[in-house]
Amino acid sequence: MTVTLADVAARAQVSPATVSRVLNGNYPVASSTRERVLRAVDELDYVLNGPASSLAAATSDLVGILVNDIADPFFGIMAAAIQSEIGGPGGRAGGERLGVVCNTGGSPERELTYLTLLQRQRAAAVVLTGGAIEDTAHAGAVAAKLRKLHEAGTRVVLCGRPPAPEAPEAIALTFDNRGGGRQLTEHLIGLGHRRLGYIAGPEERTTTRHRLEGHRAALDAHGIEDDPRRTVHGRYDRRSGYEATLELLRRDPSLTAVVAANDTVALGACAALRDSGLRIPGDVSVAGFDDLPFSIDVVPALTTVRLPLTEAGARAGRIAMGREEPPPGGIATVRGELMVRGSTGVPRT
Amino acid sequence: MTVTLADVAARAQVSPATVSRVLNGNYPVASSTRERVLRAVDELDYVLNGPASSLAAATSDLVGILVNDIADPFFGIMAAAIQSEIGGPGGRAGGERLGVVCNTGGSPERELTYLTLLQRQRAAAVVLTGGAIEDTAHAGAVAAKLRKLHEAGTRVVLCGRPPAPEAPEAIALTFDNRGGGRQLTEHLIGLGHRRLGYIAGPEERTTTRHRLEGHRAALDAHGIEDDPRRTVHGRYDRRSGYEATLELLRRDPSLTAVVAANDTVALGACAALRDSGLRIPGDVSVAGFDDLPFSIDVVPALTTVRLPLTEAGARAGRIAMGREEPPPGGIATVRGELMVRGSTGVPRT
DNA sequence: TCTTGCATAGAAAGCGCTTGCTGTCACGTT
DNA sequence: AACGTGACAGCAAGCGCTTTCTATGCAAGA
Repeated sequence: MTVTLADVAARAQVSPATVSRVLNGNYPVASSTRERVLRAVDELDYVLNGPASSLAAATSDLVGILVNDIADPFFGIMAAAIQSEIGGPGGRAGGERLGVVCNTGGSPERELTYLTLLQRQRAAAVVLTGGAIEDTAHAGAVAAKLRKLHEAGTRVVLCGRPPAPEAPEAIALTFDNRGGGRQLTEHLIGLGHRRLGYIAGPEERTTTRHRLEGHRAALDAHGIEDDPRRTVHGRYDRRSGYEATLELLRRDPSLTAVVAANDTVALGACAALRDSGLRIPGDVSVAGFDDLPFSIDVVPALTTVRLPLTEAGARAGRIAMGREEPPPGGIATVRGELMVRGSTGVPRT
Repeated sequence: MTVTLADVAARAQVSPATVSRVLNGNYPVASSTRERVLRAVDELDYVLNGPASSLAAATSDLVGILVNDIADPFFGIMAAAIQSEIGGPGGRAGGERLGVVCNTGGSPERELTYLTLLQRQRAAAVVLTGGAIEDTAHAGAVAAKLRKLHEAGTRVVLCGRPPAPEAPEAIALTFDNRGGGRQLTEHLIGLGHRRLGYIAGPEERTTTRHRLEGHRAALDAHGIEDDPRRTVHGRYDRRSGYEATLELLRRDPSLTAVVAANDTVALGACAALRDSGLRIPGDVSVAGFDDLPFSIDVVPALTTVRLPLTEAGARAGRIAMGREEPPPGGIATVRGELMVRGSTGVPRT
């Protein structure tokens, strides 16, 4: 059988209550007693029963981190930052929480199921990362869940995700995707580009929509007509960028620039351009978004919008742990920074 | 207050026992009763109390996935694959498990603490990914924990990690890092290279050691002296690859090839070479390891050893869930495949 | 008609911990 | 000398579920 609190108590010649208090350190215990208890814990190699503890205390040390795609560094980096602040092992004393990363794969159902699972576990906090899905029914369902979680005492934080009007309790750290998208396109327009292709992410995603809106706002501000044929939607992966670029090129071979939904997509775009015999940026400029670590290393280095993923994640983690004040109004906008590098240049003449 | 089983029972006019049985579906319940119960569950918006359930049933639906660095796609890809098989939401019926990814950051203490945390939660299974740390004391401590976990009924699987002799219960899916490393270096030797630099990962890591051993075996097999000055150790990141390459170049400017510990490091190596005015592969060939998604997109595309991360992860996940037979002897070796691409060529004359 | 047996439902005993409340003892106060 | 007053420690009542064991009802077999 496994060792229980009672066993430790017996060995240390104290009551179970005292052992519990030593372990939780939330009640005065004479140091001699404490020592005796700790020795017994050690000798018996006792490990607290988490479920029992959670049940009795009506709290748990689980913190859920929902990501759309754990294999994507965009989420990996944020998750790492969040987890580092969750404390978990190595964190500051006491708050030993288990930061658990849940991979929704971008599926609404999985997102909901994970939320239920976390609710079931009475999670201490939940952090949702990345763009939300723009489906009224689903958004409503998620908002309802978030509200329930909040009511049950779970702290809810959105990181890199727009605020949910129906769940105002959720603290939101939102990326300024619109502003970033606009900056990027204005940079290209400033270089002289007039025929820009845009590879958008999956439809029905807030991130996709906002970045695209920024792009269009820039075009509009400069009196450039937004030909819908110059926009293609796809997934947030390299393959999709490759195919979308070929498609854009087919539709309009005179393009001088391609703006991608993110860096990974931009990578695919670069590959497609090269395979089509076009030089970057000599023939076509390429821009990405996010500034993932590899973006500076590709050749030519990618012009992109740097999002402070680590900083935002860390902040979200701290807020989730109640170690930092939420922003006023529960909403903060995190801006990106335009990184001009080698993949963009003046258009060919 | 939150809704409890008893509330549902009252509403459905049955006993709590019956509700529990309906929910778990492990006992015959008349279909009319079942329906009544399910309706009540729905109407009350009841969510099972996980801790209570785990306590009573002495089992939990948590599955731990330990990774060294969640921000590194190497681990992200494996974690995604494992989680997809854990079932979690979207998985096959019934087994709704919570696959939790724990980021150790490569720290031995955190690894141990996470294992304790998972033990505390009475995890259903634990999957450890990536290379182990070669410290006798730590390895022993981990092995002891794994044995304890196993005794407590937790399934233990190692994925991309060498078997632990002290914890033979743990199923191991090991990458053939040695063989891959050897293949890679033999490829370069075959091209005519004789002065190869090697950027190894952190010391005291099995992955590092095995890849390096493969490299040396290849050198040895071809009668090439292994000058220790041609090997530099560093972290598994781009920066480290950049610096190590400059160091290698300083030590021996006549190098014609650089073999990196992994693709990310290789990326940094490429950058350093370019910044030093050297062409790839014209002046210096570069090879990586892992074949991460971006490796085919960098210019020139990286010669590397492809590791079937997704397949291995999926298999580990299935084994952890008891849905696939463990390999005979509890150990399986997963081979890599040499991918020859543009970053390697004949040495300059 | 009286068992037997099966299918189903309920009663109740925990699972291992936390915590409010109740002592107990040793001091410092009046 | 009687009496607060802290500082500790223990009792015992749950926390919300699972599961064993025990009814109960009813159809079928003897």
